[in-house]
Amino acid sequence: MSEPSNVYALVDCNSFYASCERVFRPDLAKVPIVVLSNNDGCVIARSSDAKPFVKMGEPYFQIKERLKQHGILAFSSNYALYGDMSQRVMAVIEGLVPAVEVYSIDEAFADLTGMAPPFEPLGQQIRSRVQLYTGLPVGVGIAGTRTLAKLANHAAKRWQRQTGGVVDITDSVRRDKLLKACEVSDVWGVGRRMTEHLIRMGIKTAWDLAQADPWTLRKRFSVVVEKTARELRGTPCLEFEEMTVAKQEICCSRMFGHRLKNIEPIREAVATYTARACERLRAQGSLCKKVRVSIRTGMYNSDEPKLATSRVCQLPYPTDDTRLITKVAMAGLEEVFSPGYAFSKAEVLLLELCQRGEFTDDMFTGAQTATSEKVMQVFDSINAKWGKGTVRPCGVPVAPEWGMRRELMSPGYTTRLDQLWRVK
DNA sequence: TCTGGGGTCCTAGGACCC
DNA sequence: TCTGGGGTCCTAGGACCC
Repeated sequence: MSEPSNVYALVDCNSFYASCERVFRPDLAKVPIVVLSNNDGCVIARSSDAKPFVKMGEPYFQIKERLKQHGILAFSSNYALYGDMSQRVMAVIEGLVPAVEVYSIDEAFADLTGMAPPFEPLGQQIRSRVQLYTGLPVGVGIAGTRTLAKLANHAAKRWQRQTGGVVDITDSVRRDKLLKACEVSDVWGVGRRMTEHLIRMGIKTAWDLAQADPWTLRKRFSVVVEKTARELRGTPCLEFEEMTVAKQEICCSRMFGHRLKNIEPIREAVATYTARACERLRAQGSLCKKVRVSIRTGMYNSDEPKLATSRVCQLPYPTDDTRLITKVAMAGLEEVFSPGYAFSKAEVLLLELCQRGEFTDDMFTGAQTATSEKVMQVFDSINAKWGKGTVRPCGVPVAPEWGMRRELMSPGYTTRLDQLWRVK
């Protein structure tokens, strides 16, 4: 132990989407709420007082009655609001610790290596400052590896009252106590399938997994499980990534508001999703070499014919030009579409992304022109200044007839001037 | 009528090369 | 009697995460 030991904190917002809705509706502090997926499909977030009555992922149309019975309020998801609140939370955390890795919309790892213990007061400070500045409750888990910090965070949420929302297991006695108290399925990286396998091997608790032989786990399953076990023993195996790394693929897919049988509206949808994906491609400064177009019918309705097809299309050269990628995607759609089906969803996936200068120009097929780059820059800067969709390809409708249902949407409290709070 | 969206990493197996 | 072996690259599919 001559090396300075690592210390990580995981900060995680409690019931993030539901909490965001509550921040701007203090009248709902005591009202249980759920947030629905796009298209008002199923439940993706629940306030703690709604959890006993609603499962994660339950279809909204099946539970409407139950919600009413228990006085639970439903919201459509308002990603503009959640994204904005997320940035505020991250900014607060960044102001209190040396380095932050934003892990998801509602979670961040902080690297506390080199800071002096005790860490619990820092955890409490993060908690109270996020609460004060954003109105959102968070939990903090602190430990020597990221997997252990996740588990500590899990404990902070589960025993919120006893722990005050902060759990520090940098001490090995406390760490082992927690490992013994947690089931193996509570461990980050152990999903449903792996839980089944492990239980069959007699590995039931997080402690059992920490004690298992890493080499056996590697041979039997994979290096992923091996790393998880080593992390539980306190050996860091996962890298901390403070920098946001460029995505290797970019996907835009949505269910339609209702089933589509003709190709015309599906063309609009594919054009819309392609444009969105290309914006994200340019935002990270990449080019793409292939685009995949997929369409599918509903999966659950037993009496209608099912179909899910996709086509990977090669682009003539690496590009980020919405016009070219759309053209190729449209040709792909013509190939995968067939009449006689009721399609419910389309997806556009940009593949084989590369950074500029990372590929060799082909003498015969050429490369993206400077004009093309300039056009896209102007395109993006106009939309940045005047709002999304100010300039768009002509195949992209403003208010599509096939757009998603969002009947229970809250206002854009922090992102729309016309929807700000009015204080009387 | 109505069941999300966006990713990552790993492995196995085939093709191909020397 | 005898039927190599090692390496790389690619793709599809599984598992997991939030």
